Amino acid sequence: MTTLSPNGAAGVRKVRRATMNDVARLAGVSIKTVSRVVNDEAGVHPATAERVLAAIDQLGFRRNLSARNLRRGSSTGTVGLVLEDVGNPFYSGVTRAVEEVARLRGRQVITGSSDEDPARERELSLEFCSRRVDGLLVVPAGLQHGYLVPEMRAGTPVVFLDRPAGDVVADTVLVDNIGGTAEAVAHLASFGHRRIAFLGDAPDIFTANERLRGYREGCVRAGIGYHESLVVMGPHDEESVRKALQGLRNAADPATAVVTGNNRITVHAVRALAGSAERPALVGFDDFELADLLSPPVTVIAHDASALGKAAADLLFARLDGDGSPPRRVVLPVRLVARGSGEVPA
Amino acid sequence: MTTLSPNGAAGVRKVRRATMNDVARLAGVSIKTVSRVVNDEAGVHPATAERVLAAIDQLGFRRNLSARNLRRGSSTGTVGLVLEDVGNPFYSGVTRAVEEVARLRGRQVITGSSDEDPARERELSLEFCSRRVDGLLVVPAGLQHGYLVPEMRAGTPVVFLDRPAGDVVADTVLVDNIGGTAEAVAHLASFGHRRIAFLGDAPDIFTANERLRGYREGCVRAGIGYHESLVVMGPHDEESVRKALQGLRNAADPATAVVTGNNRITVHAVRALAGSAERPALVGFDDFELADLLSPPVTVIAHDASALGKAAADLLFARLDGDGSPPRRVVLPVRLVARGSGEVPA
DNA sequence: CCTCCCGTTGACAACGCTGTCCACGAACGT
DNA sequence: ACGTTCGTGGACAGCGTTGTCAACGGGAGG
Repeated sequence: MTTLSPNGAAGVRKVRRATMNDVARLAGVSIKTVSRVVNDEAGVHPATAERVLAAIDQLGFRRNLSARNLRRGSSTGTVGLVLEDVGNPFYSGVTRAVEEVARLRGRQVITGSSDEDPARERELSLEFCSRRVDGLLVVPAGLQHGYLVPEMRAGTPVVFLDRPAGDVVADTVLVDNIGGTAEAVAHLASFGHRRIAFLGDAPDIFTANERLRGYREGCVRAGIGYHESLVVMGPHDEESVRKALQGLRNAADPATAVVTGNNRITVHAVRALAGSAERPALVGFDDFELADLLSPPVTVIAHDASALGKAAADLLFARLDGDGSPPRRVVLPVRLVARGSGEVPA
Repeated sequence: MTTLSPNGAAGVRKVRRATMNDVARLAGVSIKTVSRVVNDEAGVHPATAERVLAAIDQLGFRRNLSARNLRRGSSTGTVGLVLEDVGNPFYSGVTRAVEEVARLRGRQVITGSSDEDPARERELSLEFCSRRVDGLLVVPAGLQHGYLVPEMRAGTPVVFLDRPAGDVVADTVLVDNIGGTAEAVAHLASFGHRRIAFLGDAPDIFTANERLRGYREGCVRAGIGYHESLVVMGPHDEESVRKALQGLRNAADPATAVVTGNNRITVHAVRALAGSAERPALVGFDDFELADLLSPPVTVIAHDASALGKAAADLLFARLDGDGSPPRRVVLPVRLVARGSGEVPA
């Protein structure tokens, strides 16, 4: 059991970190030989290597990657991931998948949450570039990404995920927002619903807007028409979702079904509707844990956070491996998982 | 709309990143002056600064933080966070909280998931140290942390969270595992339950073991005694949890109530019990989203992932600010949130 | 008119590491 | 005996940045 002063200062004095020089001196060899040992280079006598390793151990030496990367000029072994909020299960799934791919490629992941703030997204991205990440994965919060052009030109590949970049043509991985929402509407319409509402996030968010388009297309295709009055965009906390639902249900010609635009809104809606009789049918975009165990179980448009993260990371690493083909746009499929809440009597 | 070859190579040739030298040459000043401008140092003529900024913009210069950190020898502006799995909502909550504190202190967070593998935990931690993170937050996967002693001695503060370190005395932030589980048992006993089972994670995981101890204490204190046959440790996937529950319910003297040891197990248990008649009462350790909307709503021992992350990060930054007091062990309180599943008829 | 000082700028070294190139001694072939 | 090769080790430069210190020019003060 080892005890030492908690901020690392052993006893009184702050110990300077050992460098290769210190190791070399202790082992009685040159610094280059230490470097050879540390990097498993050939051409070091076993006995010498032994002495060096002992010195390394004794001094607690650990090579400084900043210096190494600077000198070698190559990879820093990191990729940056800018997303909206790691706390959101959807994005934490993405993070995990990216981490996994990065691990296989021997890279570390640096993450940052933009909180849907374009300035913060920019700040994080550029900070990561200053750290010379090998590549950047960005869930755009804003619509302008020209600031990334110098970085991309300088050789930092960038892949946008979940949403496209505003004013840059670059690799992008999306999910089929339009198709998914349209399918949700079709599903509800097939059970006879004709007053189907849409409850989406702020319309300046790409996915929210796309899903609204999908909703609209779905309505038109189902022959039930598109009614402005059945759309509410923007609510994102429990209270506002509750109010929006109230409005939709108390209207003269009330909605009999609701499509919600993302996992947060769906959960808030489920909570708002809990316990009330005569609940409208519900289909939510994004799957979420326990959706199958609620009563009624919630029908959703499911798509895989892991798949999104993996696809984006794979694309990024392909670029790092030298893939110079034109920018790609990957659209991942979604699938409707019918669980019951989308069929409630019309 | 800007288009360029996706891996950054504009056109044909790979462009070298601009350095301060390039900027200096273009602006017709010395490199030191560029450094002054970039660092907002006083004593640069406005007109000169203007020229420099224009050059920076034209070249898309972004200073190399590796070089900066190397030269300054001080902070790299990063903290490392090693946890079990960012994909687990509990840990993603922790991550978010740490990120938040770090943001306020102008630091970036590097994360890595150990997957409960001690070797991976060690690998990640040391990798982070090589990157010269300013501090390290670790959710221990293993029991041996001597490998961190040189790092701590070299001045890298380390804070363990959720679980204590094995063989190092260091700052630690825990939740009240024992008290919480004991309270769960007391709660169940107060409704008349006398055959209360415990379903926990692998016993070599600290929290699992602590919670088992709490369960035992709770049983003894409630006067219902501790029965080995009512304890199952280890199941962590849906199938094994289902089997364990079956065993407990089909026994000669079946369990009428179950305490589950963490959020994953609780969710698996809820799923396993869904739809079956004569469900045992249930109290789960860890709160989870939608627990209140299940039927019956699930009673839990709640503790805040954010609070845990924040407390640990606060402690770490205090150390970074020079706090040299003896290692602290913080135990965060838990609270029983009664929702109904803990009262089902005995 | 000369000195002094201040505002502005630059030359230079060094952070810790690795790539290049060379030196040394031993073992080999002729 | 000699040159040659191989195995081993070291000297040195330089990655991009910043801290130190000094130089330069012009205005104020004597």
